[in-house]
Amino acid sequence: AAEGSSRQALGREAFVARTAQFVETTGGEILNQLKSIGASADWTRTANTHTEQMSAAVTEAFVRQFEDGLVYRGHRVIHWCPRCMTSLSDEEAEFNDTQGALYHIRYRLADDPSRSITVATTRPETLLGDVAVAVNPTDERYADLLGKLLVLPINGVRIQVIADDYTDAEFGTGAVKITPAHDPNDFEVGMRHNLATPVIMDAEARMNGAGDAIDRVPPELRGVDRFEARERIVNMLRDTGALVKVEPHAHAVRHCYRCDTVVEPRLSDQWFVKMAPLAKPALEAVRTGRIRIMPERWEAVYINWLEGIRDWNISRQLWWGHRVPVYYCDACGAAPKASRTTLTTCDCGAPLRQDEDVLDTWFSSWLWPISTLGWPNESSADLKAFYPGDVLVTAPEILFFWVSRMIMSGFHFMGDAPYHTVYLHGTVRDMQHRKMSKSLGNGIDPLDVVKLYGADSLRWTMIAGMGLGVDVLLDPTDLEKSFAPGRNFLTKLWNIGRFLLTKVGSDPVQPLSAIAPSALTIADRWILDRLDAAIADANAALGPVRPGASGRWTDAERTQGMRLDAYADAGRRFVWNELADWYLESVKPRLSAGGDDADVARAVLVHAFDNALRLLQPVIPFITETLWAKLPALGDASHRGAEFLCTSAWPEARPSSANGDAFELVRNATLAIRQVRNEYKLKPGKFIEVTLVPSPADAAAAPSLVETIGALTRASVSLLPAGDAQAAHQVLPGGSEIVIALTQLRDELSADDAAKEAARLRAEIDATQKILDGVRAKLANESFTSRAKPEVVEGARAQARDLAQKVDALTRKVEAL
RNA sequence: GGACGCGUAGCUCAGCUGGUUAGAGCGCUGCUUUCACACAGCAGAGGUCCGGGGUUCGAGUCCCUGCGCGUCCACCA
Repeated sequence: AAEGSSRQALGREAFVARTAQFVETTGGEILNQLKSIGASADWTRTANTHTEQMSAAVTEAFVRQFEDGLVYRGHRVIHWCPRCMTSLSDEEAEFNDTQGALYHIRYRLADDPSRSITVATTRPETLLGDVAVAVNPTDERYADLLGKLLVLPINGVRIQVIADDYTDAEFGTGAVKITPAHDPNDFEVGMRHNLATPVIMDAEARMNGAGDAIDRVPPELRGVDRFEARERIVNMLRDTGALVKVEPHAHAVRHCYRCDTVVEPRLSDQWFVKMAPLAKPALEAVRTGRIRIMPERWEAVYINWLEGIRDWNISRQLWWGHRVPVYYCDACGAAPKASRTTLTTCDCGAPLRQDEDVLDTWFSSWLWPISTLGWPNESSADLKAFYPGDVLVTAPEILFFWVSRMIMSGFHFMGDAPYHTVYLHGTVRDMQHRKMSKSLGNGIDPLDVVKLYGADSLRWTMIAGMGLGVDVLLDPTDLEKSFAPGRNFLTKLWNIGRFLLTKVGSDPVQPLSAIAPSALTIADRWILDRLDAAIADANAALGPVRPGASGRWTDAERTQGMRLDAYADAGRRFVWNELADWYLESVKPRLSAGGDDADVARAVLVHAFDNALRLLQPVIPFITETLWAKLPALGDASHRGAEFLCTSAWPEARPSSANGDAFELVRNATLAIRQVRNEYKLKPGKFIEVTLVPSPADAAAAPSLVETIGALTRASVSLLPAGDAQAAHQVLPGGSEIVIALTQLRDELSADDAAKEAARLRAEIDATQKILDGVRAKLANESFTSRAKPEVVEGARAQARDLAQKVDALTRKVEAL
């Protein structure tokens, strides 16, 4: 249309050629986008449904089902788009809630104009095609009118009053006008009562009778568009007094999913697929766990749809698509023939004519999992190797169009499901939760994002923000807001890499396995523990990848995993909050000191970073691969085990984890000292003396940790067995205490500040005491101590101890002030 | 009309089978350009977990109900 042309102007052949050209160009763009964002596929195996091989598969499927009686020709009322000039399947005709009107129209009796029946309709223009008025058989109001003739207003056609269960006595007037050619339900009623099917609209939905029915359309209305006709007919009814009333009426109206035109029900001949036999195994597959759909709630939607499934209209009055492989002989009237090869001549010698229609695009798509692997050639090596596949990742809106039909075709043609998991992801929307679209101008071109923030930032933002079945909200007017956090994380990762490069360089580093466990410090053991935890968290988030040996998901398994957000978060937490914030900072003095311990630290550092890169590679393949390549010191060749990070092994937790819990003392002490420094507004450069009073539990580890604590806090940390009343006092979660002589802090404080500080501390004591009272009350409750899990009770006890110590310490501190 | 989902910090969201003082990112406040990183670091502020009932020793988490959003399905003309 943009080129000032149309398919009719081009003609069938030229139109198909022009469309093929468009597909080629657009398809290439999509492939480029996918490659730009790092989609990792075998690009030598791209496929499209219009290649010869794929087309042969489509024809084969059609012919086979035609021969089995699953594909049949049906004469009925289908959804018709008057703009696209084609029929639509049920799924392609989408409901939109529309504010319309219910028109009450009086039809008078032919033999007694004083009597009448009033019908209610939302589409008064169709009355020209009415053949009956139906009432409910039990409706006594109309009992004496059954069989009588009514006169249609406007065209004066005589129609009968019939009884049919379809009519609901409660709705409207209890009398329904029956227009078999223009309403699917009326068509059913018409069939039951053997009624005529006059067609009063043409393919473009203009008032026009087909054949004899032309007489039903008054000359002044012929060729008038349906909506214009509605208005004019309503006026005519009003003028003649036939219009009883008009009331507002909200109802759902079907619209064409391509162009949003109001769908016109149309009587025509179409090809259908009988769905009930196909639906059966597809239903069983989900019910028995052969296939799981995630999020789980979509399983109910899927089952509901399949249980009520209706036959699939697969013919389209379009040109672009696979042509229906059916041939007709106009001469001898032989039955239509479906054929795998092009037929030209009938047995009777006359030329054969191929069906003009093409197949629904989904009729080729539903074969995708098998046709791309060589079906119908069942000895195809690809089919044997790759069918069935594992996971289908797609959007929920094509669950019916595509997903369920692929499952049906998989069972029908291959005897098995095409995949064991259907993952339905969220949709990218703008901040007003609107879908991104060209017409709204609220879209984001992924290539723009790649240019500004990098492909990994885009991937990170999508994956880390992708809760199971949750939409991702992005702001098209503020890319920074959406993509900076991802970009910042990547920068962080990059800078860790730079740090390693300066501290490790290209020197060979021993693999962790070569380090004696006894040489590992508490910090080393801690970060290795955290790494194990991150790997475990990531594995748990991703969940079981395949069903167990039975090939079916258990009820427990089918809801587990596929939490990409939790997986990404596990990686981010480890890299940023554990590796960078704590381990890396604590290890700096050791690296500068050199010697054997520096080698140990390097080995641990390299091991942790290497595993972090492996863990995150699927999310951010570009930066992780680059860092891996730049850091040859990430273990020796045998340690790496692969040429590329993307082909290296998924990280595994170490068989025996050493306990690094003691490192918590470093973290807690550091946090406490920093808090004091901030509280007393010490200059960052100011060096202070700190005393650590370790609890019995921390006593053993404390001597080896004071140096690290000092380095992290610009303090000289010494150990003391007892507290000092004249000090800023902090109680750590493990029971150890931090003491800092007030003489170091006082000169920064005015008397006024001290008073304020004391008041603040009193408030903190009160708050802490309140919590403590609550915990104590809980512990005093026998129902709690006897019924709650032991670890919960133990946790509460520990909490009470910590809180009590904290209150004590705070009290001493405030007294000192 | 039927079914389902959501409503947690200013914003976007995590919170598994009910159990420590409810978390993250962004934003906000204060301090800091310390030799990986200011796309950063450190310390903070900020929440009646939509309202109302109920179950329980204990509820953001379970049940009922109201309100507000959203999705899917549907032949009431």
